[in-house]
Amino acid sequence: MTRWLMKSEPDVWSWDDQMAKAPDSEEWDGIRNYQARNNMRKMRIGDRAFFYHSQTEKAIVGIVEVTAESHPDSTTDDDRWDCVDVRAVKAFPKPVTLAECKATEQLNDMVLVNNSRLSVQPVRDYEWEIICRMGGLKGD
DNA sequence: GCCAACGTTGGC
DNA sequence: GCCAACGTTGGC
Repeated sequence: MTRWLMKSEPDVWSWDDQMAKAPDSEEWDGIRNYQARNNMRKMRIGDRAFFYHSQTEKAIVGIVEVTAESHPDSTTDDDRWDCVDVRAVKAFPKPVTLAECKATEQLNDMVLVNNSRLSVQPVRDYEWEIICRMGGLKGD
């Protein structure tokens, strides 16, 4: 299973919105970037991803699970753009902020830290576990 | 609100 | 296929 991180602007689609939907899924639509799309195409059912709030909060706030693999994005007619479906799994007892990630030496290679503009990105297993622990979850 | 970093577009 | 111009994202 591969681990991921997906960014959302809370004004557009927030963790609360995602939780309110659970246990149902929602399309992760609106991605208009090839690298991000290519990462979504690699996602498989059951893969898990951190849900990150960009801009205002800049913190990892929850975990979602992929429930449908890459399919056409229903918000556009442009057939270049795909999306996956995700459902909320659990919230972090304590959100892990970008500042904390930057301050943690073992996370210096995270894509989140080094490429602030990529909105769908892979997370290494050890990074996943460190962040789960920082946020009060036991690597799940 | 500014700006750096990055992606995309289009002229040549 | 290069590169300048432009647009967007997201941290600060």
